[in-house]
Amino acid sequence: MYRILIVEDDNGIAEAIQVQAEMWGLRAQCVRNFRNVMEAFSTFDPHLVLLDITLPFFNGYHWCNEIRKASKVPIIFISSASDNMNIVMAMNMGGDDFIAKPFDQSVLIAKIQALLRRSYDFGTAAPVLEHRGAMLNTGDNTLSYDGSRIELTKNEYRILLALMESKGKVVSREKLMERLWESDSFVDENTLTVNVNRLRKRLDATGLPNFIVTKFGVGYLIEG
Amino acid sequence: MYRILIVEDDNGIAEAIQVQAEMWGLRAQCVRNFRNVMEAFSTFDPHLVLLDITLPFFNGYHWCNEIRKASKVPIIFISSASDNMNIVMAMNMGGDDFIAKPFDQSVLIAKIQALLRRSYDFGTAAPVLEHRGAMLNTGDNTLSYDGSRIELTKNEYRILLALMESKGKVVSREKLMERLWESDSFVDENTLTVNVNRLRKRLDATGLPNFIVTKFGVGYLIEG
DNA sequence: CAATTGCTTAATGAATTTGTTAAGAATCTC
DNA sequence: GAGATTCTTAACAAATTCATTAAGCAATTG
Repeated sequence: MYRILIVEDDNGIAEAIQVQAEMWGLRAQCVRNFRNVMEAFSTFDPHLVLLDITLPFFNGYHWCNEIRKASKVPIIFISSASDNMNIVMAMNMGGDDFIAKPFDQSVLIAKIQALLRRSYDFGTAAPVLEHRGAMLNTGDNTLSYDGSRIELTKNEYRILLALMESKGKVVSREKLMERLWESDSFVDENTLTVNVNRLRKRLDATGLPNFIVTKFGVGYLIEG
Repeated sequence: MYRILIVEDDNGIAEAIQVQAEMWGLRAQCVRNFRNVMEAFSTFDPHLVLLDITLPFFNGYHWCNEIRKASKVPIIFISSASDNMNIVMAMNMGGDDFIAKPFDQSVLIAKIQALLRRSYDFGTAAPVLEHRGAMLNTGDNTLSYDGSRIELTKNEYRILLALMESKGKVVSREKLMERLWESDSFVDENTLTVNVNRLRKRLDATGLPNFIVTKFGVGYLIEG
């Protein structure tokens, strides 16, 4: 279930958005402490941020900057300061979209859905996912290496895809679980381990030993 | 160089966009044959499509559908039919954004750039913190120094990260404790000391003696 | 419906990391 | 400089985390 962080000081608007978002199956949380938005960001770890520009203490641009230092999470600006200059600025600072106030709820939801789809369903369209000469074919769930084609099962593929998309970065087991299984179905922690194990065996057999590195207590990693 | 396909029957607008896009280093092509947009799509193979809604023969929604059968390419609708219903429909059909006509060129470019960034600009390298030639890689929890890579355990990494984030400032033991352990679990004061000690040993072995300075009665510090 | 394939679970065991303890330095205070 | 406080170090014990294996379940296919 996607988590949306709402950074909006007008309580009425914020809560209206929250209610609407939850009706569409999204989890939404409103920021209360506008001195420290990053704290809420870190603990809630949202998939998308709705960001007002005019806020107490610091404006939305400031928080956009702060967020972008740590994350490339999708950001939609929501503001009544919707002249062209503000829109351009918002985009250039790393924002993904800009919705002018007042706005229609259904438009907001549609834009949220579109951006979530683009960011998570489609993923980022990597030209090729390659590592150590092995190419992951996103079309047919196969891995090409040394002239041969290795068939991957669905889970194997998804694990490998997740790791290769974040090459050089540790992916926590938690994140992998989230990505492989819908959060409503409770699958054993160990299931992931076994699946990783199977994938590793296949990689070993292919001539790619130690392709996936374990970071004890942190997650898995394909070294960049 | 990114390729932009412009599907817009008003020649004036289409060419204005084309000129502007090319000024920003994008390759742009305008569709001429509105009976068969998919042909232009296939041959040009764009990274992004600008799509008007009111077109001769078939409308933009139709072409959006056709494109989505084959591709996840980013699509921005551009239309004067910009009531809420049209926007919502455009998003729900797989569009990524909607720009109302008439629009400002700079806004259009900014939105194109934002969407291209979101769609293709991945692999933003994890931040690296540096001190004395030692690089702390936040992607994989390692420390690079003098050509070698040093593996850090979770706690070692977290302590070092906390100190390097506040380089030049003393970090109290209290703050470190807060950061390393959830406040509900009561761990001995000394546990932190031991962990710092372990980290120090690793730094010493790496050729980085006295990397972490003790401020007696205050905390620890990496000298700025 | 039998056979195959892939997925999940459970159980065991190994590896690694972490916390604890306790004795000894270093530093500060009076 | 004596005593109290704070930190360091080393060895040990415990807990966590992951790997491996085997067995049962579910879905698919011929």
